[in-house]
Amino acid sequence: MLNTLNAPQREAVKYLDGPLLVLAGAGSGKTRVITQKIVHLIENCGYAPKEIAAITFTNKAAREMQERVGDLMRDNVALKGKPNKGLTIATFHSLGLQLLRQEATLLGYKPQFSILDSSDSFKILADILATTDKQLFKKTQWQISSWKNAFINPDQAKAMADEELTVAAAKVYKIYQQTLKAYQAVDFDDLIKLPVELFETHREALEKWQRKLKYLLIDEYQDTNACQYKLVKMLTGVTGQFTAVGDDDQAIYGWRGADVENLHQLTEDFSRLKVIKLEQNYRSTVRILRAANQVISNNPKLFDKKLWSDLGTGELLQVTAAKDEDHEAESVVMKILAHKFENRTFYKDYAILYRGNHQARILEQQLRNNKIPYTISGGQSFFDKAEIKDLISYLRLIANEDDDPAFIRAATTPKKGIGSTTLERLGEYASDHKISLFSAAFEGGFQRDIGEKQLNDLLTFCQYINKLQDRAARDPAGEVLNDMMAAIQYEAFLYDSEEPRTAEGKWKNVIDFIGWLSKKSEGSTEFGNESDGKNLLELTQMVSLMSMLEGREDHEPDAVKLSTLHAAKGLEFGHVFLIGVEEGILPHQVSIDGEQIEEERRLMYVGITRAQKSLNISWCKKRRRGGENTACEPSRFIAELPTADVRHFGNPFNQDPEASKALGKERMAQIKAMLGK
DNA sequence: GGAACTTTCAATTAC
DNA sequence: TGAAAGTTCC
Repeated sequence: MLNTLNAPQREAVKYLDGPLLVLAGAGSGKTRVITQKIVHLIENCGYAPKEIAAITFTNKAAREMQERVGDLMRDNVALKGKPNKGLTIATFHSLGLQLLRQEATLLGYKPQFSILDSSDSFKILADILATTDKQLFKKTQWQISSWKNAFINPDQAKAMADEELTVAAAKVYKIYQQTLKAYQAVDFDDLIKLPVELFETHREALEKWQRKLKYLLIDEYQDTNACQYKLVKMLTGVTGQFTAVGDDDQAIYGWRGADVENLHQLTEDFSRLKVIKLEQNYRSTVRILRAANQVISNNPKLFDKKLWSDLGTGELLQVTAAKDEDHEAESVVMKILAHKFENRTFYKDYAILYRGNHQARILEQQLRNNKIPYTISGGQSFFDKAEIKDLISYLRLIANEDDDPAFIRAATTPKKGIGSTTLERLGEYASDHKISLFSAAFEGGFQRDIGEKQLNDLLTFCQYINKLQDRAARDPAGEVLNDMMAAIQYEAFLYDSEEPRTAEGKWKNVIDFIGWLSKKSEGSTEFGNESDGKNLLELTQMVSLMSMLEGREDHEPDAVKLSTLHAAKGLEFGHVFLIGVEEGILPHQVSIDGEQIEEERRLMYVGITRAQKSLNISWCKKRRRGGENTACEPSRFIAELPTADVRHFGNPFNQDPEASKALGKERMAQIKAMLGK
């Protein structure tokens, strides 16, 4: 098995004498190192699968790793038939969840606590702040999140706050935490922060987990924030048995608290730290790699490393100046069609990458017009859909009836005679007596205050939830959920409030979701499936952490990939189109103003290094902005590309706009004619 | 006057 | 996609 690795990769897999940092450049096979190391630990080093945890940042990465470990173990004669049951391959957030679920009582939570998404916490903040200033909520939410990521509690925040806005935010932070506790709920950041808090205050819990997890592997280490680093440090304890894999040049999450310095910090905190560099790239052509290296060389270096490739020189990079964004989208789509036609490739060999989600819209249109299949990643697609959130609110309420945000949503969707007045009274009583909405409904003090019909409807709802709770503990998830959807007449509700076509689509989502949930709850006999046979309550918590439901499909469809640069990290494509490479977009204006060009440059680097065979970069000469057309400048990163490896199209310097326009038209006509044949 | 609807316009990045 | 502005109807 180890023979399929190159020398440094093999060294990284075999090294077990202490803490190890693997500096893995883009496309250098870091996932291979992690997966092979897991198998090596089990096969040759006497580790039991349940003593090993691999931590990633996205569900997608976790899933992929799981599959690859499963494949490796299946192929391995010595391990044949030995299931990797108990092996933890999870995101930071789901590991935190797992931990918290088991130790919740130590922190004063019940194990069925709820997980709030950012819109729930947004609403809570709106209540606390009692203004309508949206900007203020957003700022406060961001501030609280950064405090949590830096492991700063409300009192410390208060002590540190020096300006008016932060002082106010610190106060809100405290109330916010109390509210969450009352709801028996945690937010995303708490999933990391609370375990650290737990370990600081409960030594025995820490020791228990240190004994349980004997070897840790951490992926994308450059993306860890202070809190996550603390968690890793605590779990690995004094033995320092871990492998961290990262690349400082691909650190693109500084804005959510990630700190590249954590890479450097490792060398300080673990004096015995061994560092191995993976510098051979197995993905891109020499030209693409040279461009990537050249661009990133404009950033100060944390660790010196130079990627190289022996995959051949490859084609010139293309830089295209488009007239405007419509023209850009059209030209990208035409190029894909022509290229696919000429090279007999698949749609899935192409990716279009951009800085902001909104940039996808115009491309979607263009792709649809040309009947090209596409998939979009990035954004929070499936679980943010209203119909799914409706369903989840019921699930959350079944698991935890004190979850007030879920209560409000479930009680009012679909409408069941519980109106705003009833909820207001209920809310008043609940906050006066410091109990949840659900419990308040059963209190005599509240009941006396409200009309007979209103009370009746409210109690019918609450009792129905109680009934569901009973059934959830006994019956198969799919059955319970299907009965529930029938009982609340959700399908009819959709058709009442939507166009038939949208309603149909939404109902299908609901059916898909229930089907997926019940499959998960039954569990499968598949190798190393993290979600084997979970009950409905456990599933509910797990679901809150997922961002996408894709990947349940075994085969990726043959479709062009649209993705933000952030969401594209870790992926690779034969042919990449990088669009909107303009000053103000990449680098983004906010980053220019905040003088955070380096992270934007790394984003550019990530984009370039996604490409295997060809790379097309485009920018628009003008762009609609604020109703008016504004002139745009090509990104400074374009100037940083090695001139010998780049060919320019579209007369970027506007010397003769008419001529370039004619040329563009001619080329477009050629492509269209060719496709017509 | 205001609720309910349609249209327009702008847009960081995400677990 | 989602919020703000504009439009219609009671």
